[in-house]
Amino acid sequence: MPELPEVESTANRLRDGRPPEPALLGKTIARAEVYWPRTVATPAPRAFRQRIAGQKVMAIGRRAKFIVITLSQDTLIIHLRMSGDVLVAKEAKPAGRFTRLALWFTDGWQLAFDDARKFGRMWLVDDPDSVLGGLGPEPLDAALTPATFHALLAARGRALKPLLLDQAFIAGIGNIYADESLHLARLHPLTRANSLTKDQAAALLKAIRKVLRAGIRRNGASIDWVYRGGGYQNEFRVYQRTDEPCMNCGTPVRRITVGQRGTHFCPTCQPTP
DNA sequence: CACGAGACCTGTTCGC
DNA sequence: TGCGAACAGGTCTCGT
Repeated sequence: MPELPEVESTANRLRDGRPPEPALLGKTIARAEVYWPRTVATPAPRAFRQRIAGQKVMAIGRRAKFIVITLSQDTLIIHLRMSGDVLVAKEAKPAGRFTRLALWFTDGWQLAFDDARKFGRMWLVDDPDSVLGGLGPEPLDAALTPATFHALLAARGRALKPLLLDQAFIAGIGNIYADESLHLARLHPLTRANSLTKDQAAALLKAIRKVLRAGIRRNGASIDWVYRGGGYQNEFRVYQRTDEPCMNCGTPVRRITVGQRGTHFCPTCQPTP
C-alpha cells in the first residue's frame, strides 16, 4: 500500500492525533496481543509482549517507508508493506478480521495493526539501525544534492525504474511515485541510470521531490480500499491511466511490465532510450 | 552486480 | 450469476 507520502501522513496522524483519534505521544503501553505471529519480525511474539509492556511513547517519525516509534527503552518499527494499516480506537473495539496485532495503552486507547495480506512487519529493537541501517538517502533530505544524485546514478548500470524502487539506492519511493517522477522528468523507465546527463539527473531529483511533496500535501494517494483519506490519486499523471491521454501531449498512456511491476509512461514524452 | 522468477498472502476487479 | 485469471502503494531469496 503505502509509499513515503502515505507513511509520512500515517506517522503524523499517530504522533499528533487526528480527531477523533488522540495523539499517541506520551501514552504508556499496558499490554500487547499478537494474532498473526509472523507480523512480529523480532523478537519472538512472547518476548515482544513482555518487553513492550510498560514502555512509553517518546517520539514518532518516519524513515523510508517505516514508521519509527521511539519508546522509553526500545524502538518499535512498523512496515505496512502492501495492505497494512494502523488504527487508534477505544479499548472496547474488538479485533477485526484482519487485525494482526494490538497494543493497549494505560489510558484505555488501543493501537490496532490491520493487514489483509499479512505482509506487514514489526520490529522491537534497541538499535533502530539494525533494521534501518541499509537504507539509501531520503529523497527530501537537502543533503542529497543534484551532484551527489548524479554521481549515484552514474555508478549504476540498471534501468531507472527498478533503481528508484531499490530502497538501498534511494529510500521511500514505490511504484506510484516512481512512475509519476519519471513522467514528470520525461525519462523512459528503462533508461540506464549511468546514461543520464547532469541536467537529466537534476531534473529527475527535482521531479521526485515535487511528486513526493505533492503526495504529502494531499495525505497520500487512496486508490482502493486499503488506504483511505488521501487525495493524491486525483493528480496522477500516468499511474493507472493506461490508454488515457497524456496530460502533456495527448498520446495514450502505455502500460508495460518492468521488474514484474506495472509501469506506466507516455511513449511520446518519455521516448525509448 | 544485474535480472528474472518465485514466495509471502488475501481481496477486488475484469473478461468470458 | 459464476468462475478463473489478472492485478494490487512491497520486499526477500534464490538461481543464472
